[in-house]
Amino acid sequence: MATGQTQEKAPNSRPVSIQDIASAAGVSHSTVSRALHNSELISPEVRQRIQQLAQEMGYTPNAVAQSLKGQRTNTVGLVITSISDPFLGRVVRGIEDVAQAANVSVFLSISYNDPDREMEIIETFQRRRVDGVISSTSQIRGPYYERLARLNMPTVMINQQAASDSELSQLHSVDADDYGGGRQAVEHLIGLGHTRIGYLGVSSRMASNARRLSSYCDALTAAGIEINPGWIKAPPSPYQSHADDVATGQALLPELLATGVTAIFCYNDMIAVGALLACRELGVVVPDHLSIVGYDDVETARYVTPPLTTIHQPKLRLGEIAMQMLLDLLEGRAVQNQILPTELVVRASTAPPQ
Amino acid sequence: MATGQTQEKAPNSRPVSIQDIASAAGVSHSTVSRALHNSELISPEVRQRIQQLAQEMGYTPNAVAQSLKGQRTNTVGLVITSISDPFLGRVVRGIEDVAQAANVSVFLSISYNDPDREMEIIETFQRRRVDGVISSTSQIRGPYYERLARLNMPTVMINQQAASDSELSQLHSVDADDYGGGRQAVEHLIGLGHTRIGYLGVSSRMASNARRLSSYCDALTAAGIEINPGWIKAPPSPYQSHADDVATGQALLPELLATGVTAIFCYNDMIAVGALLACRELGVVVPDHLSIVGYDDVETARYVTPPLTTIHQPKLRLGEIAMQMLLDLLEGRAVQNQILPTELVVRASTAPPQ
DNA sequence: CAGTATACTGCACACGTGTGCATGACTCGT
DNA sequence: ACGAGTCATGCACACGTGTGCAGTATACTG
Repeated sequence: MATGQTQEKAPNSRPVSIQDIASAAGVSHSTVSRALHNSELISPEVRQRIQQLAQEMGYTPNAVAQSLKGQRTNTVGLVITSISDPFLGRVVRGIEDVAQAANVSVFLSISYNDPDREMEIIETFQRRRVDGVISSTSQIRGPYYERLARLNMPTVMINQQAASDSELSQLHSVDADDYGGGRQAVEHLIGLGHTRIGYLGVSSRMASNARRLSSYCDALTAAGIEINPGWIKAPPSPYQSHADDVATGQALLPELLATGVTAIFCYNDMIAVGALLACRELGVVVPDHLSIVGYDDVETARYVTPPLTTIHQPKLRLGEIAMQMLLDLLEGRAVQNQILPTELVVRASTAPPQ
Repeated sequence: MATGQTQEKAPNSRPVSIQDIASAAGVSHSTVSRALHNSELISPEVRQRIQQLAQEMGYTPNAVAQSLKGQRTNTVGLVITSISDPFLGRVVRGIEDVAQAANVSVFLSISYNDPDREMEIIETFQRRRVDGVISSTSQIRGPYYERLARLNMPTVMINQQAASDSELSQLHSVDADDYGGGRQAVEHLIGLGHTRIGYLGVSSRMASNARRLSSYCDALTAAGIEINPGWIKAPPSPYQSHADDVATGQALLPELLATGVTAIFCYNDMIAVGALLACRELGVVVPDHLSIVGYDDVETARYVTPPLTTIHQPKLRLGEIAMQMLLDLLEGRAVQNQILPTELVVRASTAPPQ
């Protein structure tokens, strides 16, 4: 029946090792190891003979054994809240690109914003002896920080601005400028002539929400507009994936609208999309009756009606820099925390008030 | 200055091993190993003493060494075309859920639909001695299959229907029913009264495109409608991420519309979104002037205007089953390829012809 | 020809963990 | 008190790779 298509290997045999090659070549495994690494210590003829033999026998080095021997595993752990979050998608891509180019493999784990799960994930990474960790979970705080620092693993956090609050030397961060982005958004609305501007936020991602909210307040104050607490919404909503954000935006829009605002600054694009859906149900025309500005510049923002004015975050770049920073740390190079500028993208969801 | 916050560890010391614990406890490392595994061979007192000591010293087992010793690494490799593809996002989540529950870690790699890159990725997985591979790339064919089979690694492919074409015993697959889904879509349009129905496809994902296209043809034929080759578009477009699909749909809609069709079945939701954008530019009202049905039931489908009628694929379930299938293979259990049913989701982008 | 430098290769250990087998101590029964 | 049996522990090897050091053979120098 099965006419031996791969006669070189028995079905359940273990993969060939350098010892196997050594036996076949009549040399010691040390010689094979050196030959495969092109060591000058081995004579050119032997070297080539062994390399060819290795190829013929279908040898692939065992990275597990190499990791055990050496100090590095060339793996990093990546922990994110949700894989389907369009924001994180681009970030992960940037991380993966740089990692692949540097020959390091990435362990992916999803935390669903659950601290306990995060702890388990980190512990798993530690057991696997990853060289470093990149984290883009927003939920981690006090005790978690200590735990993370104790692990003695180089760690880079994305959009966390962690290291600035903490003296823990193992924690580094790369961020997009939440405060600056918030001001760009609100000042855009003010520039259009709006004076009654609402904020639609979340409480599940405290740090970044607080930064964007404070920029909102400062922008209003700078323009001489008094802050109305009723214009600010940030309810205790769940957050496991971005679909929850859409629901939040959709649910909260009516009461915010009832306060008489003519424009709304949303914590992110998904919340803005939820707000758009609510407007359609209520017959509120955007941007004629209400201006909406989002945050992140997710791809979906271009596809909704009307296309969303939003704050662009350099997502790909965030991921690339985070991974590069981690690589630098592994090489012992000094690194510096970075805050990347954001950019206002004006589309069709904002207009002067009527 | 730094008041020894973690006096247990010097900054660059290696993590504690069972040998360290053994020395501290005055026993051999074998005893420690057994004690930590709760072996009955070790007296209860010693067992507890060692476990407590391990805890105090901050011991975490070295999974690399365990992997080297044992036959399993408890890791799997996952290779996908694009991380930001909303379809794959849900799939990955299903995979990760099941993997986490089974204590296996997932290596993530992105291929960008590039065969060379796929080869490198697979080789890396092999070096890392992953227990198995899950692949959701559509581009792999002949030589790649052989390579994959030669690796002697259990492999599960998603939406590939690979194993049915091939006798390679290591390749298994789990799929959503492309043909059935296509018929659901087209029969829905026929049921609404459409007779001039176009197909907007892609050539970059040959296998699935072919299946959906053939179901389109069969559905028309079954309804007694003659197939017009001009109604079928599947240009050689690039595919690195779903943004390319949007561009494709947007670019192709005008010429398809010019053929006089009153309804269009799109290869996936992103192409449908592109078509919607083009309609908006042209002033074509959906669904009054034109009905559009997508495929996948991506979340964005709910957020566009009008919300998209589409074919729901059980994305999360696909991922879960794929991972479970792989776990079964690792346990030596027999597995069977699966084809999951799809579901028609009627929203607002389809209506009877005028 | 003797002595030394040079080129190449093997030995043995290390990395951290798991486990079959032998060893040692202790208990029990007669 | 002595042999048999039980219980707890250590020894030694294995997994696959990398590397310092020693050893051997050859070439070269005077």
